[in-house]
Amino acid sequence: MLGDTAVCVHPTDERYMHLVGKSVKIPLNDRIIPIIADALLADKEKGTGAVKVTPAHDPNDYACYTRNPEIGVINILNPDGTLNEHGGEWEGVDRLEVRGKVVERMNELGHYEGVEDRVIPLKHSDRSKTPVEPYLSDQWFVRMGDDEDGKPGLAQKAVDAVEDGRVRFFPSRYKKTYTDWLAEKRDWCISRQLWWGHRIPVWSKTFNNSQKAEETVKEFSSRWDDYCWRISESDPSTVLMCIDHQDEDIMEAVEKMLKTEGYVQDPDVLDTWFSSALWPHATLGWPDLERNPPLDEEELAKQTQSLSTLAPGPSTENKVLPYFYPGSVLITSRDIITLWVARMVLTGLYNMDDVPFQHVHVHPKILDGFGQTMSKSKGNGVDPVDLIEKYGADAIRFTIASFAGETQDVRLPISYECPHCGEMIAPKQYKVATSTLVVPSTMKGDFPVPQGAPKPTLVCSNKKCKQESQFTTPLYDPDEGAAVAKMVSERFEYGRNFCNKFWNAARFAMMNLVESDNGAGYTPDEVTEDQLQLEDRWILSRLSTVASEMDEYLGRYQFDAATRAVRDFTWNEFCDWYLEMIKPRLRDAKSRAVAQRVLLSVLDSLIRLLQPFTPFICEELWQRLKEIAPERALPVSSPGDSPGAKLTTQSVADACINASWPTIPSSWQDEALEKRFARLQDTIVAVRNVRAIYNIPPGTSIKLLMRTAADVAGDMESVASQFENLAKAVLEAAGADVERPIGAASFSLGDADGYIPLEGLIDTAEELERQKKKLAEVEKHIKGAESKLNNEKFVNNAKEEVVNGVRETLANQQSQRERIVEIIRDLS
RNA sequence: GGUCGCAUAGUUCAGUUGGUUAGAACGCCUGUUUUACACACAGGAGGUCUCCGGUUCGAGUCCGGAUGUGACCA
Repeated sequence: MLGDTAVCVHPTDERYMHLVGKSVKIPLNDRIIPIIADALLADKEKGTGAVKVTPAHDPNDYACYTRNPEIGVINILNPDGTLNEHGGEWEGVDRLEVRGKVVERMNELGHYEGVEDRVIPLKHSDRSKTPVEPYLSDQWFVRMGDDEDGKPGLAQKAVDAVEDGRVRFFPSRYKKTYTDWLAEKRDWCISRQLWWGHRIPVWSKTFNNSQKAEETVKEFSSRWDDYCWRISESDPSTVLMCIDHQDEDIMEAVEKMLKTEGYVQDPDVLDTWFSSALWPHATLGWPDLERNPPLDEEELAKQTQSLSTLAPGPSTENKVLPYFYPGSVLITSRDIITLWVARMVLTGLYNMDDVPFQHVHVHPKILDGFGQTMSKSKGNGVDPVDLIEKYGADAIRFTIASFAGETQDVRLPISYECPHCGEMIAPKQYKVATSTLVVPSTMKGDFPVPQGAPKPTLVCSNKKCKQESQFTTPLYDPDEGAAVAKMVSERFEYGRNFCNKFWNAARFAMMNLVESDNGAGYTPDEVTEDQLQLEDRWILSRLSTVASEMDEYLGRYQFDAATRAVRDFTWNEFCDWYLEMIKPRLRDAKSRAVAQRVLLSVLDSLIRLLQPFTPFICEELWQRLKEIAPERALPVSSPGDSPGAKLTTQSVADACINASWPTIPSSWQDEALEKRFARLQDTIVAVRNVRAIYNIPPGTSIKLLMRTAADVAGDMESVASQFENLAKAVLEAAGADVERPIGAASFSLGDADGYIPLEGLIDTAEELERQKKKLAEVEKHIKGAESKLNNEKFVNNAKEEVVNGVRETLANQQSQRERIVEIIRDLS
């Protein structure tokens, strides 16, 4: 009320329209203020419909003042929250106290009608939790708008850099966040009233009159023409001076001079984002363009190797800056696209006349299991060090990379780990006062903890344990020496299991690369096409496909897809099929050498592909393999060098981290071969399925007959040993005229039928049931395909290849149906 | 209030320009100490893709709306 400068009503409010233009008196200090009409501020429905206007201490009222500048502004607060001279008798008293006093005084004066409770949005300081008092103050701004002559200003230039593709966002939708915000071109307030930060390099002195100030500017501008001297816009008798010099001695001398002349440095520091915006070039020595950035001796020695092209040692030119600026990619979180990314671009354009980076990759944010941002104050975060101890650094990195897709956020449900038995205890949300915390679901005790009372504990839910422990929470520090339940997330088992799998696969490979009872150690030699077995050609085809997929995904920053591709290949193809299939060859002296060479070649590529995600394991394996095979058969880097050879002998880098990224020839990809291989896999799975259904012990060998066309039969026969190896089934016969034996289990694939004689073991009723189920499935699909093909519109409108695809499927399904029907007839 | 997301199996997530039977991991069920790996292997169950409407021969996918949920900005 003490700072009010008007009373505002709605311009269409009939109750008050006649009062607009008149004045009222503030009873507290007898100040006269006008009654004004403002449609944006006043709301006829709320309260009396008339609202007091306090421009200095309310953003909405300030906006009203800018529309009605004649009402003026009165700032009634001191920086410490007490009232200033406009507070009258309450000058120097804290605002909180004055609020009560004002009500009392109004009552005394007979103007008190009552107090009404009302919920209002009130911002609080994040640090002190005190309500924020809006307050008018002088601040430093950087102008974002265009120049007066219409040339693009800082904001527009930064928008242009993204619009014309000099800077690209991944995922691209974040471009909008950036350009929308910059397009507002709001001036950037860069001053902060804090202790920590770059101090604003502006000095000032207030003279007795403006003439003296002007003379000073003239005189000093010619004497110190490196620096910027100005008359303050808000006070014509104040001189401002901006100091900046990269030479510390000169800086010191200038500061000394300023102090003797009576100049004072601005007490504010720069906005943290202003300082951060300098990062891409300031870290590379800017603004010193004469010398490379300072490095300590040891560091310099290391750097000179990789930076040898940059003329190490003393130089008269900063060569590091042009070498590293602009950078290639900035990886960041979406909540600082405006604060940091935009500021880096516009600052880089201003200082360096170039963008700071070409790509901006915005990664998802990790939320807890309840969908909340992880934060210390909620107590729902995980400590990476705890995770690394529990799961391993590579496992964490691999798992995190597998989260990093194009979505906005990912959930990471956390649990508490009982320090006594390792049991995982689920969390729950828990309300304390106004905040929601995360605590163990089995928490014993309550918050807040009364003085001297025991701290709440986690009670282990494992019936064999039931012990109590303290837990990580923002509400108390654990007692010294107390058992503390760590917060972990079982989702990291994904990465841990994979790392373990990969490690064991490599271990298996190494066991078979050295001399052992199984045969000789690794010998490097080239591998030619005709030495390759079906499984070799298959794994090399798959490797080539996966490597090219990885290139594509990494180029788009789709780390989740990249980890999935390499994991699936490693686990489901390399381990589950390839390693199993070559085991017999590794035991056979005649075929061992070639199998070793192909195996190591694939493993070598795999280690390189996995290096970005599991660097520690990869380096360890690399070093061990280098002992076994410093030279090895690897994909021919430039075809034509060694015609006929698929793999040639090459030496490898000292360390995995220095090894080149694998380039697998795309000509290795063989779709037809992969299809043939898939049929073999399907057959083996079908045989295993029969074994599982009839509970045939793993040691028992079974017979297999395949009825199929001659070419497929030939394929089957050529890999007959693998049926034995992978399904313990002996291929008795394969061909078009194979008959289904009596008392056999059957399975039907797209273009082949399999029969497994199980005399005595077979349960006819159960087998019939199984076949009928399968028939129903096939018929469902046939029906679907038929209804499509009977639909004229589909046949006429759909792409030809789609229609043909459906026809092909239908034909396959129909022939499969026939065969199942046959089997059912035999069984019945 | 404005803008940008998300909603698919019990859970956490894939699903590229609309087009064969919607996939994975974990969990669950059955079996296996098979000499790399039980943090494993083999097999299996589990989804009317949040709801309503539209476009289309055809929608998890495109459009509109609703509901829930998240972020940024005001």
